[in-house]
Amino acid sequence: MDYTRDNMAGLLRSHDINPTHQRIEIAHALFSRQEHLSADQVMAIVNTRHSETSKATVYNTLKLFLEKGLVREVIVDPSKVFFDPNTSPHHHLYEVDSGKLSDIDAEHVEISGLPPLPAGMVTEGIDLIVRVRRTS
Amino acid sequence: MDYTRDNMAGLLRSHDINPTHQRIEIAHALFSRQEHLSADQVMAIVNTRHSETSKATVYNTLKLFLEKGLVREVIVDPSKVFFDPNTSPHHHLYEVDSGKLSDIDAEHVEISGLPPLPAGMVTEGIDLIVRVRRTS
DNA sequence: CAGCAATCTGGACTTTGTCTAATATTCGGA
DNA sequence: TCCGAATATTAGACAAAGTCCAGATTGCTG
Repeated sequence: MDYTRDNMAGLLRSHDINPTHQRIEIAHALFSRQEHLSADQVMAIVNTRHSETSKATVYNTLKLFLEKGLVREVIVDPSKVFFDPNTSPHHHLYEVDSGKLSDIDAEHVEISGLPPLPAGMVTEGIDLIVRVRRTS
Repeated sequence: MDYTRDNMAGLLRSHDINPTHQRIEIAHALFSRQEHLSADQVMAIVNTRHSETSKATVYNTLKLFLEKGLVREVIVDPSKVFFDPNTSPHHHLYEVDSGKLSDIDAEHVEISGLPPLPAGMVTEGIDLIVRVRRTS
């Protein structure tokens, strides 16, 4: 699988998203890098040559991708949200100093002993974040 | 143990924090409630009668408490940070709709199979957040 | 009481994100 | 292809959380 803009259009359609020019660019930014990006970073990437996509559209689009399950939101930094093109179950490793965020495959990780949920509640997701720091 | 202002002064001293009037009030707000509070909420509580403590002081103080290990930071909501007076190991249950945050005792929870850390890294903490939603 | 360090303060500022009303684009049907 | 309706995009004003700074206060200590 490679992340051409054409393939992005297909990906968007398959998620019931109208593939406009801006949405394709934003999807391309996220998926071709396979990295966690903040809204700011997405905007910077998409507008490298000459400003093409507005701030409002970047935020709208990321929110749309989120609703449609195309990306996942990662909340680790109090000052900004990251968007993760990897939606398969996995956890995160966060380097506190540098702000670097990487994936931990969920395959071998097991979480046991969680108490039952309060009645009338469903789990929307379990976020496991390992915060690390460089030994100094 | 009860959370009189006098006891707060002792708590602060034992954590190497100079117990000023404002710091005692802020500690009292957090510890007498034993709840997760945002900076905003702390400010509202402390300034109920007549404004007594400035925004800058609330933020400075919470940051200081954090450094001295008196409280813990909980990052679950992209728009604000919560401060948790419970520093014993535990996890969190977050109700997405209402924003309600509660503790999950860590005693019976076990997390296994985490990969080894990258060289030169130490764990600063492991945050486990169960995001739940009301069935509708 | 004077001097000094630590603390507190208002308010300006920054950053992330939201909102709105006008404009532009896209899509499906004839 | 052309048209109208629905959908997207935009600039820029706005909001909220948090930071920063320089001056004022506090409270020691000699």
